[in-house]
Amino acid sequence: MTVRTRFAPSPTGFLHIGGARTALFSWAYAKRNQGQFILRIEDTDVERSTPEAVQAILDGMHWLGLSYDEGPFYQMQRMETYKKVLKTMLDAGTAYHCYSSKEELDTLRETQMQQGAKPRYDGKWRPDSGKILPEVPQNISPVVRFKNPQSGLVAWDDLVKGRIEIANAELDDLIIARADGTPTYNFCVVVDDFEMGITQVIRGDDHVNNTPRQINMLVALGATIPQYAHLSMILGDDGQKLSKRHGAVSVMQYHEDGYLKEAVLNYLARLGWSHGDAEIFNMQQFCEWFDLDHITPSAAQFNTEKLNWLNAHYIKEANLEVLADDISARLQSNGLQANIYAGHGASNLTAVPDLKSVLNLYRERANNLNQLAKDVVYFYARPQANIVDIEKHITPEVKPALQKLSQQLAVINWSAEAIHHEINAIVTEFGFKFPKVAMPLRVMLTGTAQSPSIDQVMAILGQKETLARIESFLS
RNA sequence: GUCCCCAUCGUCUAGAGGCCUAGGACACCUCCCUUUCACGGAGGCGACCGGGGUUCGAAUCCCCGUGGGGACGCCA
Repeated sequence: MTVRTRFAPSPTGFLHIGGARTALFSWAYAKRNQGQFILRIEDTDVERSTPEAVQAILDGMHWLGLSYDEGPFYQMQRMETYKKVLKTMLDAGTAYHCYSSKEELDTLRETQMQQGAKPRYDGKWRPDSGKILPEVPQNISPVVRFKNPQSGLVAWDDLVKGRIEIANAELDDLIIARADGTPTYNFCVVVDDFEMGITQVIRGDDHVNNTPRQINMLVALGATIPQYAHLSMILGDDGQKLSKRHGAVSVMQYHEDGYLKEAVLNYLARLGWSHGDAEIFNMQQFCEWFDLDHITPSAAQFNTEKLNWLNAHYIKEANLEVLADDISARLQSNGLQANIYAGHGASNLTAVPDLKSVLNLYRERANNLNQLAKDVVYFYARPQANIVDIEKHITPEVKPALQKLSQQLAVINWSAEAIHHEINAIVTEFGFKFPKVAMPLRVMLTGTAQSPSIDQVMAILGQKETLARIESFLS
């Protein structure tokens, strides 16, 4: 049987890190088994579902490259199907109408809670054989409830948590269609997973408690039961639960915050899953390795430091062309693009080194794309305002050496080696240590005291621009 | 409250009864490299929640505690 997995988010917000991992695992499992991955939007909660959220989810998946083979299917567009199944169940007696009002149910729940009991439906309208039902009230549209078995055990072998058993006595008759006729979550999931031929349901473990109900319904429909894999949750960096008001952010936020998707993907893959000692691997490798046997059943805490480490790795590995495009976009959206060309007064546009070679030099030290973009801006524009401790570096003592160096640099063949040689000559001549000359150069040329090797910086900056920048400080 | 789930370094994890003196990675510390900051390299610190069993032998299996989490909606 071909493997068919699905990701079924409800469009009530963006795609957060937990959802992204669930999607990633479902996707990888399908890929690993040459199966299909299906995207299904669970939008039956009309109140909270929004088209913006749908788009946000689609955007997130697109950024991460989690492509689906079928879908997106929208549950709101499948009403006819649900109604049909609903009618079948009503006719078969596996579902029934319930006229209890919300208020009635609320008080019932309250009383039960107070008595320390598990809140549950009391079965008032459940049509058991030999039971006389209350008279049907007028002007009340009923909800539909599933007639859950009252005895026995529901059990399944969870692919990550192992065998789970729950007594039917713990379950009550859940509402599968609202008073207005729209079906509810647990029912739609069952119908869809069945009709879409889902073979493995990979989802968050907040659904463990829904599983026995869903299995019962599947059984009532004569469906084959899929396998279930319940993933534990992802905790925030501080070990706290992620929620809207605490730490939960869109995966797209990681893009904005300067992370490469490769880093996010690799990080997420290792969060709750492992393959021996493997830490760094691409998605192709992941899809070959991925299995459900090596998923941790316990919750995992998000660790930004490790994400940063992976990000640094992938920035170094990135295709230069792609990296340059990304950085360009960041500069543009931050209004920094202009700075590159504004440059220093003496700059000449055609002499400006191309972004790729600058990035190639600077990316070695970066673990974040936004930071890298900033470094690049400094390199090109060298904003005077940001130069720190200028007097500390360009002391009266070194100034003559710098002047002499400037003259020498003007007449050499421009290369990192030649520049390095020239600096060494000056250093020796004046009896300085290398940093004594290198540091002021660094500050003059890049505006900061931290930069790649100064000779390499000069080499790509170009002779003309280098000399111009030095001159502007010495005159 | 009831039911369900979980428990190895600070964090992510390896671990399927002897391969464990518990391995790797991030972080941290030290040293090396060095032209600053990084990168890189070499070391170091650091964990089986507690108690009972089972067994010749338990991180691993069982039970009981403890701690954490989840679920109990006409939300998904």
